[in-house]
Amino acid sequence: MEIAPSRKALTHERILDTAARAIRRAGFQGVGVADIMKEAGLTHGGFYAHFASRDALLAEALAHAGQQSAERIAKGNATREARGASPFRALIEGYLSERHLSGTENGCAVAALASEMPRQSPDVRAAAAQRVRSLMALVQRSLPTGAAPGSAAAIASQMVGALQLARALGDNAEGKALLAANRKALLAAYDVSPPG
Amino acid sequence: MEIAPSRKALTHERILDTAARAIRRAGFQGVGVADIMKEAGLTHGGFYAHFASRDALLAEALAHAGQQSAERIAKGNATREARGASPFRALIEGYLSERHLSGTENGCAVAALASEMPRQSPDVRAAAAQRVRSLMALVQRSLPTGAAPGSAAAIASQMVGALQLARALGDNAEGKALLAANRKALLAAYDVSPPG
DNA sequence: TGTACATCAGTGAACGCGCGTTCACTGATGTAC
DNA sequence: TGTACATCAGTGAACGCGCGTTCACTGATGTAC
Repeated sequence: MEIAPSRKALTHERILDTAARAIRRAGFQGVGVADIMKEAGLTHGGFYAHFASRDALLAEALAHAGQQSAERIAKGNATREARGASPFRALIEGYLSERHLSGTENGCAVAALASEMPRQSPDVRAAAAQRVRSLMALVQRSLPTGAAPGSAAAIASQMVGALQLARALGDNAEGKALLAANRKALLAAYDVSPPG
Repeated sequence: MEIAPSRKALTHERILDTAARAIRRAGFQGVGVADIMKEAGLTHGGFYAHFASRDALLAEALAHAGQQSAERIAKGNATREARGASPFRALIEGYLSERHLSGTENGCAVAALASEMPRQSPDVRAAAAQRVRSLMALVQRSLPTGAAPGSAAAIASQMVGALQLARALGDNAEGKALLAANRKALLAAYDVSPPG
């Protein structure tokens, strides 16, 4: 019931922040305990005072990455909506932006990690499923009430797939063209507002 | 210019076949040289008589996986088209089938590996970009002539994303429902044939 | 306020293990005459 | 057809390295009186 977070809690948060970025940058299998601790300014020995295992860190870090990303998305949407974009257009233009294409480390955890998710431990898989549900809920909230059921699932799938295929093609004209094609198709199919 | 493949060429093919399945099952980072060789019935020492490095194997195996998968898709499509489905419906019903959901090891290499692709060596990345282009071309061929430019990119993105999100949710009712929602949305938006 | 002690966060060396890669060797296959 | 030799595919031990995890310790912080 303490108000001020303890020194340990602050360190814990710092490790999580670091790990949440690292898993998106390097993948679940690409991050090591020692790497994370070093990047957080610590030595690796102290790790097990904070987490039961590497797997426990991955699960917590994935949830943390989802929060970081959701905050960013909300902030970007607010800006675009203030400029007159519909909630759906704001979401699509932010998610399928060139900034998101090149900003894997700070972007959507699902897009950064989707194909690795089924291969993780049960704890991490559970956190991953939550991330997917949370993304679909985010999409659902941007749709007009009365949208066809299942639309959010279809739209979320396309958003994630688009970002991944674009990144696989590369952060170049080819990848950007694929993103643009997806923006266009999604807005034509689901948006109600006039182009901003 | 020999007609019959040499003993070495046969072994090479067997290693590739094994590796092409292993990378889809376990991911690029999840397969080791020794694992692959053992699964192919060999000892690990002989590996470097066949491949310059682990990375060289990954690149070749990815291309190989694409071929395996393309053959499967073509076969499935032929069956469904013989039953009266349009080329597009045949593609969607095969790709977004429950069989594909649970058959990662023999399925589309892009869906199995997309989020790991940007983190690979240049050789593997080049092979990955080819796989993405090849998938988009496959979709393009299933569309009626005169489809909007960019449709194939948007559809391929949704197909890949749908399979990945469904797998992240799990091979259960939730994952299957997500697949079904995507089938429905794609067929409603792009298919011209009556429901089979 | 000051001293003595307990608690606690973080350090750094060490562990066992599995990895990618190398290499001397073996035994089978193919070639020359 | 048979023998002698060269070639070649695959074997298995060994290497250096980095990983996840453990643990005895240190130095700072907090508490008791």
